[in-house]
Amino acid sequence: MTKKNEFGILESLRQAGYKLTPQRRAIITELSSSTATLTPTGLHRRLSVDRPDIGLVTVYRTLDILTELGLLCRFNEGTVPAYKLAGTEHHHHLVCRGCGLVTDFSGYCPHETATVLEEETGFRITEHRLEFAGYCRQCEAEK
Amino acid sequence: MTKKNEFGILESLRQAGYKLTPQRRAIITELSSSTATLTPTGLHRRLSVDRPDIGLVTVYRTLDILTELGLLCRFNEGTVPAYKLAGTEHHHHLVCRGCGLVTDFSGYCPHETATVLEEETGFRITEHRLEFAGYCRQCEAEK
DNA sequence: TTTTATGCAAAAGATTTGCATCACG
DNA sequence: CGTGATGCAAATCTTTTGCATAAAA
Repeated sequence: MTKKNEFGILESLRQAGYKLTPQRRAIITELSSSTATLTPTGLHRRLSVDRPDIGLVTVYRTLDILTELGLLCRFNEGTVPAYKLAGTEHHHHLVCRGCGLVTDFSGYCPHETATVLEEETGFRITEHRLEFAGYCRQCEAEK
Repeated sequence: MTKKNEFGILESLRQAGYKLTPQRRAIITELSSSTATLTPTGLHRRLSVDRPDIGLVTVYRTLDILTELGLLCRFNEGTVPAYKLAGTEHHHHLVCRGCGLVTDFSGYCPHETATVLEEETGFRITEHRLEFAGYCRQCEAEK
């Protein structure tokens, strides 16, 4: 579960030619401080506590940039997108239906299954997603 | 790849106490005639060709009911939901990034992985999703 | 100084809700 | 007939866009 930290993200942004504005720094800091996924609106709400000057539009734009650069991983929370910092290695997710906590794990890749399916279906498979969901220890205890 | 047909769906609806209105019949027929997923708006657009009298609201409400009854499988198409008739057995999906075709497949369930993860993480795992995506034979040829 | 980023306001979509009317069973 | 279903219009939300201003580098 290797993960680029806050500074790595800022560095990547800068290297890609984007300016390091205070807004972007704040957004990245907020993303870094959360293990769960954040929706654009939710992230903006959090930021607004300390930085009521940051516009929702800027949040959207920054999330787009970070995703485009592969620094964020995008999930779906119902009909709304939710993001978290992307790990640097290929991995899958274990999501808690209670608190939204997302735990990464590596290995257990269904490569063989992909190969079999390619033969059976004629598809060329370019991506896979293996996701588990349930309740984390804490949420399970609180039920 | 067992799938409830149009009549099975109507029967389930009726048994659940819902009325079989012409609108609902039309919506179900349309869903039955598509192998790819359909968004609410897209489905409504299609219906409108022959049945311009069916309101978008009714489409939304019917999709909600069918999903609630487990008769539809809901996917995300970007930020918008997309539906297709649900098969009756547990299965996974192979999605074409070109045309949206969704092919079901059974087997290859990652049960062992789930068990291992439960031990490693303390989660109680209640769901899993294994999804492959790529390009179907036809889309691959057309590129 | 130059170019990019920001915030606001407005636009564009998608989805939901209130309500009067309609029609399945 | 009576209750649930429909369609319309309006309300909500989320996301995008145009544009004048601000501020990184």
